[in-house]
Amino acid sequence: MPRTKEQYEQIRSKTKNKIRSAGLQLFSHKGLNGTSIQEIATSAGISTGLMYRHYKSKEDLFNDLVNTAIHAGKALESLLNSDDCPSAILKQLSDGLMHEMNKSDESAQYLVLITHSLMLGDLEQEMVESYNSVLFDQMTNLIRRGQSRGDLKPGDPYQMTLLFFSTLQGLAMMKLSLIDRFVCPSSEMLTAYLIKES
Amino acid sequence: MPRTKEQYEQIRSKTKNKIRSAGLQLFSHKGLNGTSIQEIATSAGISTGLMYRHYKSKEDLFNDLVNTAIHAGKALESLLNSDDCPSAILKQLSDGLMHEMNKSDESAQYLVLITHSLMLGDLEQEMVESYNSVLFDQMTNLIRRGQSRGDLKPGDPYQMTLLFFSTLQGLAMMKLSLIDRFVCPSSEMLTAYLIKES
Amino acid sequence: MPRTKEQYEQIRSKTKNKIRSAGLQLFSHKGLNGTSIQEIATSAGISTGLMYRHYKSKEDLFNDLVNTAIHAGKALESLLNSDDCPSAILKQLSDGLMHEMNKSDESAQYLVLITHSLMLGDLEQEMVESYNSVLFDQMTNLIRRGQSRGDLKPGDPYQMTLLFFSTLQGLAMMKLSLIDRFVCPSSEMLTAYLIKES
Amino acid sequence: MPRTKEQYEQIRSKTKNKIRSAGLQLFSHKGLNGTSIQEIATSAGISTGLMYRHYKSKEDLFNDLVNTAIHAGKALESLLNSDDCPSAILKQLSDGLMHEMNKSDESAQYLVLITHSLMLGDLEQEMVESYNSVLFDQMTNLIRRGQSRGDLKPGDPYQMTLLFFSTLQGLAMMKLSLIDRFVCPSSEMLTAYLIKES
DNA sequence: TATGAATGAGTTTTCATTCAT
DNA sequence: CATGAATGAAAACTCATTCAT
Repeated sequence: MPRTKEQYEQIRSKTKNKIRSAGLQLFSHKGLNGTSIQEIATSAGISTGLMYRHYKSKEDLFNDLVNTAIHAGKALESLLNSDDCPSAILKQLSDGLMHEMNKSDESAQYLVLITHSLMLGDLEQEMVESYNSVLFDQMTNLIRRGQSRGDLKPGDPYQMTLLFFSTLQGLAMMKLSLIDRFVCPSSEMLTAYLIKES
Repeated sequence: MPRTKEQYEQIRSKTKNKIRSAGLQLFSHKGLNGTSIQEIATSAGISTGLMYRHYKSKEDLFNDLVNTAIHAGKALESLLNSDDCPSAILKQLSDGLMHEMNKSDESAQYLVLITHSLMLGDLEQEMVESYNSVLFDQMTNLIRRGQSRGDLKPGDPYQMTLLFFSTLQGLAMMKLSLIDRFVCPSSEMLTAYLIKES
Repeated sequence: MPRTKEQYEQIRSKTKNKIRSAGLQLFSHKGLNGTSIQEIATSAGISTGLMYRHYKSKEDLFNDLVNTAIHAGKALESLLNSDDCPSAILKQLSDGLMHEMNKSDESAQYLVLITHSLMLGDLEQEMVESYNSVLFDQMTNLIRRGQSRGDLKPGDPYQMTLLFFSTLQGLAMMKLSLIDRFVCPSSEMLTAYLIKES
Repeated sequence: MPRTKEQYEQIRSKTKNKIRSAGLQLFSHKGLNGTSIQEIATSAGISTGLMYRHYKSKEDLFNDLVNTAIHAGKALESLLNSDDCPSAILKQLSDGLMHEMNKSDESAQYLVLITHSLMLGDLEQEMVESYNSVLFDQMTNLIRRGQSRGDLKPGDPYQMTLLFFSTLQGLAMMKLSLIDRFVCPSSEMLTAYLIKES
């Protein structure tokens, strides 16, 4: 009695998730080159051969994960582009991010993955463009808008954007390396240089 | 007629510096595993064999560089432990760090190297201890002192310490990956959540 | 559909035997350092990479073979420790050994392997202890017992033991280096200094 | 004030002896491939470069030492070819050899060197011919002569020759590997299968 | 779908040899 | 004569990928 299409699909999907999970965990800590297919397969509880039925290469898996990270980042766009008061948006943003960060390692792992990808420099330059140009521009614009409204503190908006994302990346790495010695800062600390105190 | 001991020492030292320089540059960008000995040797303008007359393995070079980074970090200790007013110390610290960061890539590279080492997790756990326990403790104590003097803003001192070092690491990585699109934040932004505005 | 555990086990075992065979042959002639992994792999009809799925290093294979040799040597213990008449035991022993020696190269190769290992000196000192202390002691005791029974010729028993094993090692090497110009001595010659003529 | 020719000659000779000594010691234990030029130089207390002013390659040194060993072996020829009574010659031979063996490690080292050379198989086949054909033949003839005189025990003369040289090689190796746990057998034991007891 | 044996190209590492001083 | 830095080719070892089952 052969399985139905759906059953196969479900098995595939389950396996793929295990691979992605293992890959995310390992890549975020040890990078693309520091992680072997064998490690990923073992960690995912499958054979190396099976890996190649889901991804045509190690880099393919890596890129898939980086893309997921990028897409998650893009989810922030709608928030950044909303017409609400900038300080409220930023508050909501940092609240949300710190909440994510507290919840599980996953968000931090994705963030660190982006870092790895950026530092490698060569491959997938499109993502860098997406990530930077789009997200950075939107954030910079938001800050500029907030400043002209008198909502936000003065200072170079691009500098502020850079500081914000740098801090985020830095926190993600700290979380992964310090493990349980890590504590998330309050979102107020995170935005102290941005939002005026009331 | 052989050269004198001093001449040999000088030759060795010159070569070693070229290796360290190339290693720092490459490791900080591509990590331990992403960098090949061949790349380092080529970048240093020497043969691969010569590498091994200075370091017994690739990891040995990596660890040497990480140790240098740690020791540089320890140079901050005297500043953190001075009896001056905490807010002044922190101001001086962030001024100094941002100045370093602006001057050249080297500081950022060393910082990122530490990150790589921390993320790898396994080797050289002593450094983690040095780096964390000592530096973090001193910073935390400084903040605590500043708060009780009414000098600094309220908030969990350990959280603040973590945020500070996270930001630093994050900025270093951004600097290396964004290259000339990177701009350093002002030291006021860096310490906005710490130092009371006057 | 993957193979069964047993099928895999059989494949592994077959390959391992080919490696061991090639290793024994080459190591016994050219020593640990004189033999390259490439040679072993070629001689075994496999790729170099496959070697490392069975042994984690060249030395690992070498030690495995030496251990086999040692264990084979230990098989003599029961004979040496039997309560039979010492002269009969020694006769049986040298008959057996010369027969082994005549049959194939393998015994000689294992013996020479032990020599190589002993001469290297450093690694696997336990074997030396096993091999020497245990086997030598038992042989010495046997000779002592035979002498007090008036069964064997007089002379320092330890000296006799050493001579016996030295001769064995020497014959093994001669067999391997002279190839078909080698002829085994009769077991009477081998024990002439031990067993009284009747 | 430049040195005289003789002084230079003396220095050269002294250095060469140190090299030969170190080489003999190391090669006999670890073989040609197991010994590095660096080790030899260090052990001889000189630089690697100086090695090459005396020998054009590592093999050159090895062969030089093997040749010395061969020539020393040839010194036995006159003894083997003398017209004396074969049993007396053999007695004198084994007495002499055991005395050499007791005196220092050098003889044993040269003997083991020959073994290494023989086992390598390829290079310097001439020596094998010299060593075997000549020495073995002479020994075999001597034994044959002794047997026909009724001087020596019966048995295949070639077998006896082989046993004699095998034992010698084996003892040399034992001496080098057992170090101070080694004791030389009496020359009577060594020739028990050859010489009739009186 | 799933397995792990097998490959081979690439990486790390070693070391005999050269050479400027 | 003497040194040890430097090279480069060869050896040891790793690992992404393929493939028969």
